[in-house]
Amino acid sequence: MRSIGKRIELLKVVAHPVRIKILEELTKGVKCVSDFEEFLEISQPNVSQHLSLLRRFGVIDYYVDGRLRCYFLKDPIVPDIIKLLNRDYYEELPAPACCPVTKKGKYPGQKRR
Amino acid sequence: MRSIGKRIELLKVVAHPVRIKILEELTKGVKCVSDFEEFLEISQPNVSQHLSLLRRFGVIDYYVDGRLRCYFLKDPIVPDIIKLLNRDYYEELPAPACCPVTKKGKYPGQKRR
DNA sequence: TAAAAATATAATAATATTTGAATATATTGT
DNA sequence: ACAATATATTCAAATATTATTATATTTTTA
Repeated sequence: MRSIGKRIELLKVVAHPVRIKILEELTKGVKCVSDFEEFLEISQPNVSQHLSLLRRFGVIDYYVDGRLRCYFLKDPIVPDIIKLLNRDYYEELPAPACCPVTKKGKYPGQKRR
Repeated sequence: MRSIGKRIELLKVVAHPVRIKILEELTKGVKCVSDFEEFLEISQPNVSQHLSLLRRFGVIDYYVDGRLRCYFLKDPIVPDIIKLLNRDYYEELPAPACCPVTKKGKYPGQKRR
């Protein structure tokens, strides 16, 4: 069971536009590096770097097939993060329950200008 | 409705140990800056900096009570992110379904050494 | 066995994030 | 009006992240 610190690190590693695209693609199935090169519009070394970062954090793993590397998802939190990212939220959170809530002050005072 | 880019930015802003602590605290109720100072072990200006970053991204907001600022959660994705972070995962994802899945290669080959 | 293909690694440069220190602002109480 | 309190802002230094370029490694194929 991962520490809270590790979980936050993981979240940070995942929170990058290219890496999210990679992971979304991997939720659909196995992909090799050149598959990614096609639809991400970045250089091959950059793809490799993102993949290797994700691997270093245990997010993904791969099988070797000749000169190909077939990457796949490993960390079970990933599909949940992706679902969360695609969920739509229409309303702000409701204002907190009223009056002296903080230790020193009372809520609500004036709305910030 | 937020673009996917904005959602990822949001995730990145949230993925920081101090800011997660702030947000976890705010899920329990309204807090003012000096409340945070007590249990985060960082300087007052640094608390303010994190709060102001979170505010800039619309994650939190505040009411003014005299010289206090009573902060509260605003973005509805936050409680879901926190739940996700605290969820326990015991198993790795199952290996993907077998054989020719990538465009060019076959999966699985040899497991990486 | 040499060339080509697929991918990785290393070094660097550009940029962004984080913190700390000093200072500023606003509000209350005297 | 002045001092004290609560908080914010600004600037700079330290550090981390990202992308680019060049090069290396591994495997297959000719």
